[in-house]
Amino acid sequence: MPEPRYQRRKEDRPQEITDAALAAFAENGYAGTKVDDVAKRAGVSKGLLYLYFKTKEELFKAVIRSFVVPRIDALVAGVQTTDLSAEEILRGPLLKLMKSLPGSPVGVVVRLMISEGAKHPDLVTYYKDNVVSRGMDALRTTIERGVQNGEFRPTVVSELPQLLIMPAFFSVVFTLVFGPQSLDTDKLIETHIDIVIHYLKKNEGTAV
Amino acid sequence: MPEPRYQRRKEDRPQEITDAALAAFAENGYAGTKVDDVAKRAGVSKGLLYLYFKTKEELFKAVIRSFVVPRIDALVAGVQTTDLSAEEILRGPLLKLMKSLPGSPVGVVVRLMISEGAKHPDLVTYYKDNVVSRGMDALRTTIERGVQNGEFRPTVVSELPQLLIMPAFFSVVFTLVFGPQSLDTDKLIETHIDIVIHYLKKNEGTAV
Amino acid sequence: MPEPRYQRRKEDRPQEITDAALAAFAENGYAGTKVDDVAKRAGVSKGLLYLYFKTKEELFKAVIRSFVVPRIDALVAGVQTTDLSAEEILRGPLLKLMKSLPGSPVGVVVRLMISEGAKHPDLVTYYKDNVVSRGMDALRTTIERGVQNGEFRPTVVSELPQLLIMPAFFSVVFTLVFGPQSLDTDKLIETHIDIVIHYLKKNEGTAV
Amino acid sequence: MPEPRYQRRKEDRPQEITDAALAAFAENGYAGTKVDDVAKRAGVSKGLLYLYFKTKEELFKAVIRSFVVPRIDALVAGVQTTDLSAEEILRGPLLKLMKSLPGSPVGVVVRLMISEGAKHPDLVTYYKDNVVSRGMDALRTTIERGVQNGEFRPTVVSELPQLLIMPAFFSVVFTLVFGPQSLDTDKLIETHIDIVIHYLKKNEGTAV
DNA sequence: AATGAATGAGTATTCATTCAT
DNA sequence: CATGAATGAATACTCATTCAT
Repeated sequence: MPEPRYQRRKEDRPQEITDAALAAFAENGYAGTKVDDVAKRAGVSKGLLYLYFKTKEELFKAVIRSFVVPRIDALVAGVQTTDLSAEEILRGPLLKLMKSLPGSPVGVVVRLMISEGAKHPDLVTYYKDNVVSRGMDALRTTIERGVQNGEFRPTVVSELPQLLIMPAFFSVVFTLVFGPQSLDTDKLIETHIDIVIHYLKKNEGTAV
Repeated sequence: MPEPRYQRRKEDRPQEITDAALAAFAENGYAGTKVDDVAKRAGVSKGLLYLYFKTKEELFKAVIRSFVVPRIDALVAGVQTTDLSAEEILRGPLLKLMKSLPGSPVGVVVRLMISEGAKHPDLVTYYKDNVVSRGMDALRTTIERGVQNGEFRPTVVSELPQLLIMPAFFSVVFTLVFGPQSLDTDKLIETHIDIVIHYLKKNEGTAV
Repeated sequence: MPEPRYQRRKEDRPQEITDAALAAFAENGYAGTKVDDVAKRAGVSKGLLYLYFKTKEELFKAVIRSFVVPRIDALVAGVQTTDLSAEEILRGPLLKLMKSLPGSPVGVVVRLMISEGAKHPDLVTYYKDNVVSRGMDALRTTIERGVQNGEFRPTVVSELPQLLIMPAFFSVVFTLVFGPQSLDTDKLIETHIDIVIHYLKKNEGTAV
Repeated sequence: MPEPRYQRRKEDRPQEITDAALAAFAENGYAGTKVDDVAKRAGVSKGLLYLYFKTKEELFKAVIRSFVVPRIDALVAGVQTTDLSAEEILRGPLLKLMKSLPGSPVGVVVRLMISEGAKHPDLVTYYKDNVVSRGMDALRTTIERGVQNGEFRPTVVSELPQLLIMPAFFSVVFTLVFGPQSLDTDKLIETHIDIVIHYLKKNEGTAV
């Protein structure tokens, strides 16, 4: 009787299943994904999958949650603990983060939110509270810190932190729909950050 | 008075059906929309719908096409025939167009492209060729015209006309997902246009 | 206003339609044939077709009837009026008739009777009474005439005239299913007739 | 006592389903048979049926195959292993086999091949290769064996083994269409075999 | 815990038939 | 007579979910 090479540990199961589900959703969307297929990808029987997630919708929600929250946590923590100047944050870690989004699993989650959001209001609420709000807060905090220490002049941008991540969002979706070659996303994001910083710093040094 | 079971109105049928289909797709997405429901909304029998559109997919494509192309035509024509300055175009008609998008049927089409695009490559190609390319060309033309007559300095923006419409796109999707109250889309769009124009005109007059 | 080259005459319509129907049934069978298609082949609108034949089934029955009865009439008349000997009939007109069946419209009708008969008992009865019975009678008459004038010895064949046309029937169906090249139908039919005549004439000339 | 909603019996399922399908096809033909009905007859849900047979057509083909091949195998084996004389084979096992066909499931299969063959060319090919060819070979072998050991004289029948089974085929179809009472199939088949054997043995003992 | 056989409600599509014109 | 737009019942097939083992 051959014993399994690696005894699967129960604790990893949910994670393995949501990973498989994300991959499946990425390829076929929510409606287009069969629970059977997710189970097969996860190397698990359908019955077991239903032991962990009571419905397909529940699985969907778990996927959404498990993929975005950690990233947002990292972003918020990073902004709070850094000793970089505001501009350095924007041109450094934020720029890097934004460039990494197109083509990443985040893109998949974004697409799912767009296409399925209307049917899952509680998920939208969750996403708004735990992702969008916290992300926007982190951005707003950064900008206001810049204003307070004289890097930036006061502008309406403080109230519209969306302005900063727009190109990342745009790139994510554009890449998703039209393919990776269809847009130079790095350049778009860099240029946009540059433009906004110019605006935030305007008249700097215009003397007199 | 029983309503007539048969009513002839051949000419308008396709339009009536695509209108109904857009509404249905808006509410439920592609997969979530039943052909039966579209027919009912259009006040037409399922059989007749199939007389005009051979499959649900065909109907879907017709919807996408019939709603976007006219708007792009108008945009392109507007840019070509106007005698406004480049900045006036950006702050006038373009701004107005962009503000009108969130909440309009275009939003629905955008969502459909995002969620269903992967499954309909020919539709993506069609959209890229007939909507994105032509729209981007119109924007690029406008910016370059501004550069040529001295309004704007030469910048990388000429190569990235996407920079201009990003906030409209962002607003459309944000509104779609999080609802109309979740973002001041007008302000976002205005501010962004303002920021970009500042960038395009930067050193104007700094001289001496 | 160009006038139609040939004014279609009303009287021919039913015939034109059953012709078209036979062709359609031949290609697709009964269930596989669309009324629309029959109408198109006949160069007639669907509505008009329904003016002549109240249902698809009615059309089907008309087709069956219109194609077999004339041939049977000819066969019966031929047998009754001929002055050939019995053997001459078998080796002459009957052989010729049988050879002509495979590949002819009769084959189509036979297939339709086989596949659809169970669902149309009245048609089966009609066919039995008007085709099979009369055909068998003609054959029996021929054989018995041969017996009476000493050409043949009395055998059970008189009671089983089916024995004579079996190879034609077999050839019709075989050709229908396996294609025209799959069997030398002429040889099969000739040989069979030869065998039967040998049997009918057996001890002829065995002296004593 | 409510019956169990779930019953496991994996091994027999395909057989149970093809049996039910044969019965359904026998009654209503291919097009006239609803998959739902087959499932109900088999005491199985539609979904399970589709687990075993991907489409209705596939089920149809499985039915055809599973019912004819075993019989042909038996025929071929019988001919090869027997120590009967050729005539004894014809008058014994072959006669018996042929008499058993009218009214048996084989009749159903024959009808299905006739009515549906045109739409399933691969099935026709399969049938030709696995049923017709092998059956004809067995018959030819028998006749030639008879010729070789002096029972029969050499005739064209060796090349037309179809001559032998014709009456069985005819009886099958006739019974199918016109009902069991319409023809004395046993007598037809016996007489025909008799006639052919007479032909094969002619002149035997005609001495001089 | 784990499996996968079994279920059946749900849906796109077809096509005979009707009837306003 | 003639047309073909319009109807809707009928049906193959899918897939989330359940449960005997």
